[in-house]
Amino acid sequence: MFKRDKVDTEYLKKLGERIKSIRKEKHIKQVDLGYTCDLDKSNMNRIEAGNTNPSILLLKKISKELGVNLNELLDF
Amino acid sequence: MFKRDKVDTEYLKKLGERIKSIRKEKHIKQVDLGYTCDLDKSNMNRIEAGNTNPSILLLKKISKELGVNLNELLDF
DNA sequence: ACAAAAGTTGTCAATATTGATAACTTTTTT
DNA sequence: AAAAAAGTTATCAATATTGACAACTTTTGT
Repeated sequence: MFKRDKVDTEYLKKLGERIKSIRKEKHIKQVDLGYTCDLDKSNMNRIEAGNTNPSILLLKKISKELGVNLNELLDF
Repeated sequence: MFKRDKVDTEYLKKLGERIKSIRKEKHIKQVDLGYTCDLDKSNMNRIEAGNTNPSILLLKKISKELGVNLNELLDF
């Protein structure tokens, strides 16, 4: 994998933390959020860990399942 | 390529149109926006045409180069 | 402390995006 | 109308994400 720069790496990390935090607030299990987003649990975990650079459609689906606006997930 | 459903297809199309519209407002050439985003012009075109599902980091870069907030690009 | 549940990490194949180049079409300029 | 510039589309290789599965670790509940 191409080495991402620090700014991007930290952005993905924060994004993942945001997803995880909202998911926990709503008492949803990681595996279940993955399931409703057609995402394997290993990949769901990778996204929350900030180890992958998800597509906009996937993030849109995640925000929908979490019941928040996309910008709540992204704008920080 | 996996066939995307109608909602997603139209979302990507609108996203592309938004990018293109803002780019034109700022009198930036497609090839130049691609260049500043480290994106080949063919791919820049694909994104504006809605033929691809771009990553969040790429969209972040595009919004930065266009001088708009990410949510201006995404939230509609 | 033990068991069960949830989360994390690793690997390999499948799929999609992106890089790079080239040819073609549309728009703009002279 | 012709030339130049900008945009579009096609193709193939390279790279990254995601699917699927398995093993391991941490957290939770009893």
